Amino acid sequence: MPWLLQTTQNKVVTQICDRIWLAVVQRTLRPGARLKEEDLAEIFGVSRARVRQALVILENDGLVTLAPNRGACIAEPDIADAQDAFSARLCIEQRLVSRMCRVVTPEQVATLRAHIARERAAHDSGDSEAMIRLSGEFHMLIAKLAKADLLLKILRTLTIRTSLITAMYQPHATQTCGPDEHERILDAIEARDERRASAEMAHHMRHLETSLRMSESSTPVSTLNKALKGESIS
Amino acid sequence: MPWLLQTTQNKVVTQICDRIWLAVVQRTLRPGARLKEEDLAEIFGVSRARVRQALVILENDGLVTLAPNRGACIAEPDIADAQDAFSARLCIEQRLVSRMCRVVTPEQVATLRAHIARERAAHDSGDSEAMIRLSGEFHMLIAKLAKADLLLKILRTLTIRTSLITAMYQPHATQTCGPDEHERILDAIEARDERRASAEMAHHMRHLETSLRMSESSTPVSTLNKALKGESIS
DNA sequence: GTCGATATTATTGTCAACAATATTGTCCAA
DNA sequence: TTGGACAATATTGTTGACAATAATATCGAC
Repeated sequence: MPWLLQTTQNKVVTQICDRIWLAVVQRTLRPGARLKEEDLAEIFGVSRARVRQALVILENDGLVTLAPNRGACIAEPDIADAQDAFSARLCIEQRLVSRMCRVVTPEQVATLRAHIARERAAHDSGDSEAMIRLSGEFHMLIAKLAKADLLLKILRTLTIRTSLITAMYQPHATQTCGPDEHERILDAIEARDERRASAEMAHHMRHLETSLRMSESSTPVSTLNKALKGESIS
Repeated sequence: MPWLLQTTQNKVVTQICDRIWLAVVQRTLRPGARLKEEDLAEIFGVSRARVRQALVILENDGLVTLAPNRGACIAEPDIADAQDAFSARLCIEQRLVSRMCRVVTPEQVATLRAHIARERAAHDSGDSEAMIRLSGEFHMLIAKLAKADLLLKILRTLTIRTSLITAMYQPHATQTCGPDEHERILDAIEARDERRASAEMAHHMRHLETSLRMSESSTPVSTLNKALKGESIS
């Protein structure tokens, strides 16, 4: 039951967004895949208008691209987009952990530790979908506990972007960074050491980003325009 | 011709968003004002469906609140919201000016100076609407020139929020901070001095925020729930 | 056989009517 | 007179049909 995509919108629309996002994370929906409104409407048992609303929201979040009169596709962020997304996330998250260092309570630390335990369980059992999802939720949980609503809202969309990127550029999802780095961030927060927390977060983001770039060449050729660009038939 | 609200959506919808935002900035639409779909549809000469799309976008941007079955109102950010918004903006904008220091060209400096000149003209002629608008556009122009698309997108929605807050909490719009601070930021950028640019930006944001808090008591009592809270009739 | 124009199909964009819900006003009883 | 229940109204939410547009297929000319 992912609570990642909670907009202020209608509940049904939110669920549609969630389902689509989930499908992307678990690689059922590949980047570049077309999303026909009527199909989605039938699948979810709703009217096309609802689907359309969901697509508008998802476009705003960067998960789908929406071309006029041409419909919706799962977005295909390139390496530059990935860098932008991680850069923006770092910017937001450093501020968040700094704030968290100042306001954190023991109960909140416990909550976060429990979350990391769940991450570890998913990691050990090799559930890549849960790993990506829980990893994103850890960061948003910090924002939530820091009571930074606006930053949470921003972080939510950024996390959707990076989730897509992760699902796209980590071929086998084997090497998702484990919960260790999260633990180190949390340790710094618990020690109320802003500098260290900020540094650990920077390290974490850099790790995520570079681990992607390394596998850039081995990105699954899911999309035609990317895969077949410049291919000339002899 | 405000280009503030350029979503990837339909052009007509974008225009509707723009007009509503403009009306808020020039205080024609007060916070808390109800936005009846049918009225808007008639005013703009479009169907209700279009209006609805615009409202969804504006809600996402924090300019209107959208309650189920109860319609849309111009949002009423409180002081905490204002702090959040300025805090988030500072976070983003410090990163932006730092980046700008590294990549700026003389032509870009000239572009920014020209913009400041326009701000000064508006300031001198006392055009408060143009001042609020141009002031916001200065910051986004930096993002645009820095080629930071994602940060620009985020900054856009944050600027909409702070514009609303400014229009709401500066009673007579007399004391909007002039273009001087923008000029100092630009000077630092031109000198490629990241530290100073970042500090000037922080100063700028703090100035904006405190100038609002000072006039908090004199905020126009536009909304009932805020104005009449705890008032018991004898 | 290939290229270009045209016809066909499929898909999205738009709209207006209808249903569901909340708000307001009215009436009656205590 | 006041309070609550009920009816009337106003407004939003939803749907399905229709129009506009882009993608595809067909056909003819070279």
